[in-house]
Amino acid sequence: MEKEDFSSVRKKVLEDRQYKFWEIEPKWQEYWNRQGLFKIKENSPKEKFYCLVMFPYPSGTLHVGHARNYILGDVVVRYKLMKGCNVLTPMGWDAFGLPAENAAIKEGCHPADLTYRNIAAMKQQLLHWGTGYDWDREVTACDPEYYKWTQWIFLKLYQKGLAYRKKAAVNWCPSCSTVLANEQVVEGLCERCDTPVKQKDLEQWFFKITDYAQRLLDDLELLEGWPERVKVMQKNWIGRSEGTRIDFKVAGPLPSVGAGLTPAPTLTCFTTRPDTLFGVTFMVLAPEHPVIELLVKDNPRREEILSFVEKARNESLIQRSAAGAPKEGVFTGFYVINPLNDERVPLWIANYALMEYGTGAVMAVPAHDQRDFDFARTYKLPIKAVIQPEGSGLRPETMKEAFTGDGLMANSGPFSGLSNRGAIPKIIKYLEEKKLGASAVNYRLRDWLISRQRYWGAPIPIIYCNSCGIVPVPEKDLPVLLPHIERLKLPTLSSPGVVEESIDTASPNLIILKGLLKSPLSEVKDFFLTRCPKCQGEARRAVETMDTFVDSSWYYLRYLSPRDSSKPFDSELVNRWLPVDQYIGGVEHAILHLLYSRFITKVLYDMGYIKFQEPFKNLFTQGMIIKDGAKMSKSKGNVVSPEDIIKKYGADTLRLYILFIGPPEKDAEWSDRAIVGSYRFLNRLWQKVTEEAERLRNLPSTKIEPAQLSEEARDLYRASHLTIKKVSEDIETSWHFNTAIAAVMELFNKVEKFEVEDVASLTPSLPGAGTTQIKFPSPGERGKVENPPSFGRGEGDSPPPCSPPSRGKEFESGGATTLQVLRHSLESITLLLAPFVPHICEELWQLLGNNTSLFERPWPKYDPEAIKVEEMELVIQVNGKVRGRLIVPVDLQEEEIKSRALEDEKVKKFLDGKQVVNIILVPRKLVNIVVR
RNA sequence: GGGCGAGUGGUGGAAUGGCAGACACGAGGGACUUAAAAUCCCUUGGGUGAAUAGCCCAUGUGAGUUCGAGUCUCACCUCGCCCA
Repeated sequence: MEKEDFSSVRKKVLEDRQYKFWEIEPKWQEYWNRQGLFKIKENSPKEKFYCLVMFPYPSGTLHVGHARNYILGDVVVRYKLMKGCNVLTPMGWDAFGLPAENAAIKEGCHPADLTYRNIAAMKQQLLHWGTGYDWDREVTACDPEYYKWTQWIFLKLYQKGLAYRKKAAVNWCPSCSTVLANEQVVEGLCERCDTPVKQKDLEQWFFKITDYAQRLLDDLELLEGWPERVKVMQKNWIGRSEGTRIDFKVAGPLPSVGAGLTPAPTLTCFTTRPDTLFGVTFMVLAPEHPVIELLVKDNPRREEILSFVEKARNESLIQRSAAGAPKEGVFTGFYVINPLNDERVPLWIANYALMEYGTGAVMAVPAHDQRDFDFARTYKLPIKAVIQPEGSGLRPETMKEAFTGDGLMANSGPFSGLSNRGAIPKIIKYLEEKKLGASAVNYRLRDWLISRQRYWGAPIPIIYCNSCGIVPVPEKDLPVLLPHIERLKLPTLSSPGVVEESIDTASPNLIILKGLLKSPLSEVKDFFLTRCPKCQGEARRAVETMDTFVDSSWYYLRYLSPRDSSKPFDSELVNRWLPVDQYIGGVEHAILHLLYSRFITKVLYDMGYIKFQEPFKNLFTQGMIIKDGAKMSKSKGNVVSPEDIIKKYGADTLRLYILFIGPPEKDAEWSDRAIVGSYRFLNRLWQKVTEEAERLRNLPSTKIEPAQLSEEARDLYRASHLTIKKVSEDIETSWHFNTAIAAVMELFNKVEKFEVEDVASLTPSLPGAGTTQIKFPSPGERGKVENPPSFGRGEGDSPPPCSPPSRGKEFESGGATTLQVLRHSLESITLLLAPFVPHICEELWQLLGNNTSLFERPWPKYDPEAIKVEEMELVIQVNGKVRGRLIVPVDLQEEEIKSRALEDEKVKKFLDGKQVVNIILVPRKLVNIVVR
């Protein structure tokens, strides 16, 4: 043969063995789809498993950080399928929200266009990753068929008195030009855009989540399948503290506008330290406190007070509450009476008092509270020590900081001399008897502010009628549709504060956002002008939309009956399938989304719609993927696109690398370079299986007897079973897929070293072996193997019933047994990797002669017999340092092991001239000889 | 300031209180190639050795418990998150 001819034939053979992921992956994705692999089986006796990944916000494209979330979910889904579960795996879109609206304004298009475009693109991404969902159940939060029921939820809460409107000091983000829930303000900044949040008094809609504070706290105990830190975060957020409510009367009547006097108001404080009540030397009010309005009437200091209030309220909350921040305040000119000793103390307004916590009025005890102390020093207010630490006397004039520890009470009237802890119940009892206060529980949790002054959300289904007041939209009139508009536009930047013409008359569907306190919907007359459902009189609709967290607080219920136009969810189905068996998402939702969902679930439970009180039984929060030291984001420009990786290496490589990168609950640093390792591994596996497939496919399936195997074969067979054990345990107990994959790699490294060519020498006890040889198939034969397999609906049980023993006679020998071990290893590897890299595994599974989908196969079990060993290696230590090794039969007596250890040549020299004081034997591990 | 988590080779990371560094990336050397890529083989924590013989040192720092500590306890340092 000419040299040139040879190399071209060789090249062709190699080419045909190529790992063609670009052909394999779409083929299997289509196959799973056609087979309905990810559809639930109705009336199946199989155990149900609801696996839910947090539905994405359609921001445009998903990066590898998102991919981690969905791939983790997919691993669970596929593993559970192989474990024989009836798996529900839905997907949808958290499609309402500010970013889409802002992007639409920027691009001059409609948020819906943008959103649906993004959804289409992201859906393609998910399909390419091979992540399996039942797409028939897809829900989209901005679809009227969905938000109709979000509005229904609102109405139910309204019915129960859990949705209400009030005027309140609320968080206002000037950049997003909307109000924000407390949960969306992070360190005084808007969660979305990091703009400092300001306080505004506005009429807003709230959900009364505080009514559920105690239950949300108590039921955390039930959530055994949640990460501890998420529960701690929720606990902190709810922030229960036990203390005392104490009433302070403002001294003297207040001047009133016009004739007469207004009776002096009472100010209620909440404190966790009633034992310090005798140390109160002044009181401070939060700048937002409603009583201030009353106090400034006819007040000579009015100007000074109001300008301070204005200034303080424009400070960010983080600034105001930071421990070391400057404490500022203004005297109101009024005094309050300490109910315990009738002392008159001055009433101040201070920046560090927050309306957010307690009652917004703080009894200030500078001697025993650091912030009160700082304030007192700044304004030269008196300090009175009433708790004395053991052994030393506090003197206010020399104190450098507040004393917050325990001690004995002093200057405290009848309570002096008692321990402060012991005095607390006595003081509470005294206050209760005099009706001046009571023990009380305070929660940090505030009611959930749900109205948003933006367009792209579900309109609040409420009508304001001049004669009937607030009227809920009747259920039959749902959904309240968002009015159609062409596009949104911001006011020109040159005149940010100026209110523009409300409607561009030339184009009535163009909405101009004023950047002020009005919703875009207040510009659309067709929308808000309506009739009152009660009296048919003229009325106006609420022009706010709902926080998108309302949309996502119930979507897991909708997945069970996504197309049902008669009700939001099917109670019977929901009760059968929920709670969610496994919820997977980012830890950034530890508070917001998860708390709201728990709240809504409890409300629906109370109303009898569902029979479970917690929506998510098990929660897994995956770590972020970090690139260049930062979380991936468009703005940082460090986004890694999964598409680029798939183009180059395929989806299975992407999946394998993401799973291999580290334990999934921890953050992981992305490396563009390291990914080739995953690709190389899949390639090697592919090469090995295609190389061996021909002679493995038609092997008869007889049970492998470890005792009859050659040593090498037995080692490999044992390693396979140990790997099955290890991978199963890693998946079941810890989700440490990285170590599971490493274990499979180790096994495969062994398989590659395992030689079967010279069969006879491996199985000397069995004559007649040795006829097996590696046969390289011609390209033509190879083609047959790679043809798409026919997918018979076999029972999925081993062995494949229809494998014709065409060459069977040759294999009924020791060689065949050895080959069976090889096949067992390769099949095990294929099955164990299936949840991680499903496409290549399906293909390899077919190449190995199977004709049903892998996912109809049961997850492999290890054979305890196969992993048994006759000999083991023990480490010999002297004083804890490894000095030698010992190979002994597993059942060797303790005494014999010890004496053999002492006999060991290497060990002996460390015992020379020393006295053996103890020998510790750890079964199957080591012997430690302690010498002196 | 409080609570929780983390700190291990050049890198990502492994190690029910029992051989520290599995598995992988990178690097170095070699094979194949006209050459490169790809692939394959070998080496790879540091020190000292001719040595893949030994020995010594090494899991943020310092103590402690233990026959034995990356792992448990205490203190400290650094980073991350949550709450102030």
